[in-house]
Amino acid sequence: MSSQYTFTGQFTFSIDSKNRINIPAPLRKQFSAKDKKTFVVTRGIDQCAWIYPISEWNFIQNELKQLSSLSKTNRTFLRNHLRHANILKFDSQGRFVLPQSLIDYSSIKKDVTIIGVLNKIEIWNPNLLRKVDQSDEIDDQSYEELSERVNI
Amino acid sequence: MSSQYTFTGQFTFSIDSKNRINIPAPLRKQFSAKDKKTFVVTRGIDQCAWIYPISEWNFIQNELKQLSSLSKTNRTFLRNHLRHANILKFDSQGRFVLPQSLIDYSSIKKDVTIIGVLNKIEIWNPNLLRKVDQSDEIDDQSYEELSERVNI
DNA sequence: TAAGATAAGTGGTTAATAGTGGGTTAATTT
DNA sequence: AAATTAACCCACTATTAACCACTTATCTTA
Repeated sequence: MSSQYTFTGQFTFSIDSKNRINIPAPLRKQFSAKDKKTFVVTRGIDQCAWIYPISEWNFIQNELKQLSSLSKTNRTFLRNHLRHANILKFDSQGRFVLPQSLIDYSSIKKDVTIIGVLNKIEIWNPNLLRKVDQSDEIDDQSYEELSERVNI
Repeated sequence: MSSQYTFTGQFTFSIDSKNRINIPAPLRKQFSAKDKKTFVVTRGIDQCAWIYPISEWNFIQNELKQLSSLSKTNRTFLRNHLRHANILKFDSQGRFVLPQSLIDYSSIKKDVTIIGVLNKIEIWNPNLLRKVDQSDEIDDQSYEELSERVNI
């Protein structure tokens, strides 16, 4: 089963004095009725925050439920992936408060760059994103490998 | 059948002079009516305390019943997991008293970090959690193995 | 193309709730 | 019977979430 969400685009907004961030309208409008403005913010694998609509997150959770806590690797993995996940809603203005721990993790100051990446939304410090953008260039070899799996 | 509970998030609270700990509201609110504020606290496999809503615990007990006591490993495992289990309720403020034996086991002093891990809640000494966090990094090999079982 | 209307982004205030502390009474234990 | 523990109740404070308001941008229509 593949996701119903196809977030795309890039937006530069600001975080206010109460740590609120606005979800850009084009992204917000995609939220389905059943997800009721509910989503999960968590740590990205890179130094940013990830937002999943709740139905997307539920899919991920079901996968995680397969893992037994008797295995040490599983315990560590589950703990570290779940404890940074916050279930939130955006308010009537379309904003949400980004938890302090995630502000710290992604080094967010005043401006934030919000980008749509298919089934998730990423929140970045603009400077960091620029830096990663330059250092993480994809080499030709990797493009070759990708080409065998994705046809675009 | 998989669990109805999907605890997530991390909270730092304190234990008071009467050894009471508050269950964070976002987690507490998930407790279903039929579980009536009842849960089991027991030893975690790591150096922390685990909390299961009572219905969840009942499910685990059924799993444990599958294990034959003819095996020495099983006997030891069962003994150590069952004898430290306390059935408790939280009070009208949403708190419960953590048994002294578990306070000792998890080296809890004043502050506690409470984290949601799907079907259970973990209570940690913040310093210990930080230490475990650093030492229990998951190596690439383990990630590879996980990737074959979980698709996220 | 100009003007009005609608939506989007931002800021602040108020009211509700969550976390914490402590005291009183009931129950249990020794 | 005394002492310890557990259940229950009340209260204070700080944080959070709901609400209201304003400005800027975008879209629509004359």
